[in-house]
Amino acid sequence: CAVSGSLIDTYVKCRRMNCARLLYDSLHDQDIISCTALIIGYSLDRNYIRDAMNLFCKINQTGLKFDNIILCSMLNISANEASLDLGRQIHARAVKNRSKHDVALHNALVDMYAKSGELKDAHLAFDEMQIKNVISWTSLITGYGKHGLGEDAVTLFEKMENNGVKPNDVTFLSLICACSHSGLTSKGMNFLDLMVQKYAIQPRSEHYSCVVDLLGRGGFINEAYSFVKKMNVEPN
RNA sequence: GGCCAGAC
Repeated sequence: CAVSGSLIDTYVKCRRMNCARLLYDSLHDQDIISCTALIIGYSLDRNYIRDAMNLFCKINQTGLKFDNIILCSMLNISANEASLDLGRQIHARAVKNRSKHDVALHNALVDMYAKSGELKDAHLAFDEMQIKNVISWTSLITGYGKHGLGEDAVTLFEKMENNGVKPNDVTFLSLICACSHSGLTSKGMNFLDLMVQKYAIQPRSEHYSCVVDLLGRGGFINEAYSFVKKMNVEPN
């Protein structure tokens, strides 16, 4: 019922996976919601990925219908494990669910393909989306950055702005990291500026780390050093 | 009562 479901969710959020599972196993109505909460909990810890898979297979055998949220959580597991085969299987299920308008699910698809290095498929999933949000754009930018395609990340970011979508702190973090990995030092610095000046986003320590990385990799060690000294957050 | 993006 809803009470045990939310109790499972509470255990999961406190990372008490054993308690969560014990409670789940004791339920007679193991519904899709408590199952999803468990799977999400498992997915947060690499040591529990097998448990997530096993639970998913078990549910699959009972013939219980998968909804978009559980598919979404399985896509995240596929993405983080770079398990493309599983990802494609989940994708097929999602298509069967007629979930064209589910933004979160499609974002998870874009993310899964992007993290797996299947940037063509990621872009395809992205283009197919009827409604996109800042997460859709950021996921793809991150994917390009992660695979050393900084120029593509920058191009996509510009397209994002031209489409009137407002980037956020995560978008800039991904973008600056993308520049860092592709040696686009001055572009990266310009983006930091753009973030602060145009979008009034205050850099967090993650942004600073990224910028130090950007300068360091670009060979600007002294600049990196003076940058650290000027930062208005605690260095870490 | 359960879902999506952040480098090293």
